[in-house]
Amino acid sequence: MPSVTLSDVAREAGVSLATASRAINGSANRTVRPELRERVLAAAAALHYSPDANAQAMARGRTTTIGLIVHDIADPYFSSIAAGVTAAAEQAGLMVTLASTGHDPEREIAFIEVLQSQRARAIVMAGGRTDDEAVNDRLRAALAAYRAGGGAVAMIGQPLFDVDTVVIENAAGAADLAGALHGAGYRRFAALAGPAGHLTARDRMDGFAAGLATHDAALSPEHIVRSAFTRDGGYEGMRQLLESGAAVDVVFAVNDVMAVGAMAAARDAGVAVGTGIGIAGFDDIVTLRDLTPSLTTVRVPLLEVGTAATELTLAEPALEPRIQQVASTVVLRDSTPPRT
Amino acid sequence: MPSVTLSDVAREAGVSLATASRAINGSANRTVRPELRERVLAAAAALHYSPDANAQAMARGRTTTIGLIVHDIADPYFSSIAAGVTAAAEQAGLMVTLASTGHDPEREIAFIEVLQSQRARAIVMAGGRTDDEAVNDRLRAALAAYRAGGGAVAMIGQPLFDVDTVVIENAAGAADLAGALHGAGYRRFAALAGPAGHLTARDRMDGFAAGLATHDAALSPEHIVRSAFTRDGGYEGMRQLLESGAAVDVVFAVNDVMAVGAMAAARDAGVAVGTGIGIAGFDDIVTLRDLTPSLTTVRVPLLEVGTAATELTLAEPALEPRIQQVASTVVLRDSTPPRT
DNA sequence: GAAGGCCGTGAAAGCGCTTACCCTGGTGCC
DNA sequence: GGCACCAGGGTAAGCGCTTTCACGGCCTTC
Repeated sequence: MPSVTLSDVAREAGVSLATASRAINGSANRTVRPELRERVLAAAAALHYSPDANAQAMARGRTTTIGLIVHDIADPYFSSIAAGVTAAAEQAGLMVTLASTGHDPEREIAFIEVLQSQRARAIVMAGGRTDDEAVNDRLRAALAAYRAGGGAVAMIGQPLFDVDTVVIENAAGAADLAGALHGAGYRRFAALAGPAGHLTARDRMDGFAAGLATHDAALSPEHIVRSAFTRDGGYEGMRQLLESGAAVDVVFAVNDVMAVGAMAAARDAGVAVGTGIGIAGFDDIVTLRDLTPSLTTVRVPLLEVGTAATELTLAEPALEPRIQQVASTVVLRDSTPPRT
Repeated sequence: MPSVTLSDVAREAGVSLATASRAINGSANRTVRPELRERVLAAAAALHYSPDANAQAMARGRTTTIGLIVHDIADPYFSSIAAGVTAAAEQAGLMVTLASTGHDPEREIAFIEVLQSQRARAIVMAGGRTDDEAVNDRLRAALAAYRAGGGAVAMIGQPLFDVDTVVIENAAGAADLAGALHGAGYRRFAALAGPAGHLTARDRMDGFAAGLATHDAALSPEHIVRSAFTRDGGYEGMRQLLESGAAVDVVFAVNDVMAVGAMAAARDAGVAVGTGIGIAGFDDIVTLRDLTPSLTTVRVPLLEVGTAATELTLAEPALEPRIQQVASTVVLRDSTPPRT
């Protein structure tokens, strides 16, 4: 790997190292005579010079990297956010380093430390937090250490830590959904609430219940079933619900993939989705828009969430942590037809 | 950002820089007395020392980064591959730098150059190539330059360049699918063939046609419609096909998302998918497994594809480019019920 | 016509590490 | 008891850049 260095270029062009550097990168308060610059650029091209980003980072004292930490990059929720982040990063001339933690908080912390070593300019963290205060504290500490080193952080989800956060309006969206379903004539509600400690799931549940309350409707506790935040969790939860024989018009699943599982469970149980029982989700995952019946859900503009978070980290640091709300909108579709 | 450096740690521990380094990273042929090592580690912990990865990269002459270039990270095809790559990378103690090019070859090339600057250990490139030899040449040149600098490259898709490649058995899988459909009683075939220059689409089409040929069936040219490699492309192609009034039993879409669009178009035209017309896709995208009717497709183990590609780049470099086949398997589902 | 600026260039000092290379004191062996 | 050896520690030379600083020429400016 006889990598060609800037000194090679300088020698080739017959100038000093300093001049070569200035010619290639342009310098703040030093200019290079055009003729010389040409010579340097020609030499660089001739030698196929490729600047060493590590060396530059080291000399300049800052990198061009931002980190993105997600639970599972294969999950369409996170991959949409990732698309937003990569787009915004490219816009800003940065590279993004991706970490997929598989929902393991320990790995989240480990990745924060690696990104700190990398001296990444910023970290964007997506994915619901839990209410386990022990790990939250360690995460907080890791983030604090990172920020102490001059790094910016933006979270996506709940404003749980003292950092800039893009907040998805989980509660408001779920409340709107409850209202819309009530308006469509639904009266007997059930919910697939996701796992107990999951904050996003909790927010959506709380919002849904609150939305029902404003319409004098209610969600009785025996109609709330807890299961994993996944497709299979949705399937299992729905199975239990149907098995219990609960009298229910419509089921709210706290995310789309759970709703998909629920739809499958209903079908397997011989219950028609839509006409027989309504099902609604949350997120409006793009690849899921062609389900039959099409799924009522709450749209979250995930791409914009990703870009917004990235831009937050790149903005001037503020004294107070910034909270950026992202509105979610109800999308009524065939899985919850109007009920007469 | 008064970042604490190794010298700070050394001073704090009362040892030399070299010893501190050896204590923290362990050295090849030097051991540090346990007592001293403890002292260094304690000092490091006390000062919240975080090694500078850039400096390490520079001193060691190699980084711990691998690059991943995909067309669109929000596409489930690529995000599944990305999941495989991140998993394999973490296994190997590497970080992955993600680039999403939006199908733009120019940006692919630009990203290769950036990754070369970063001195990334390896690059994994996923996504169908085109047959535009002008850009292919430039891409080849960029890759050659990168490899000349000691970088490893693995491609996912067609063995188009002289690099290690994980080849997805597009043709064989499509041929198997054709056979399976024929076996299920289908006789009149049509295909949504994707765009003209798209190699993956072409391979799948060729395989499908070849598979049909072995069964003395054929795909007449007027039953081949070309449209974008996307959901909307599938919709549009199917619309055209139905509008043409072609007498067809089953439609093969060259990927799952096109098949989804085709299903939607059929529904919108009042044609029942499955009983009325069969539809089959390719890829077996996970989030699409709960469509109704469930989609017949060819499963590609995308996660393994990602890990395999990563491992190829990390293996000892070979003289000859390695080709690793990944088998695809037909999955018959309800969208193509047996035809009597 | 001399003093002061300014501009373009080069020499050299780092940036934070790793790793030859060198040195010292202790051990084992004849 | 002397020698070779070795383990463990320190010194210092880079890695490939950026940037400060010093320097010389040339243009202004009284």
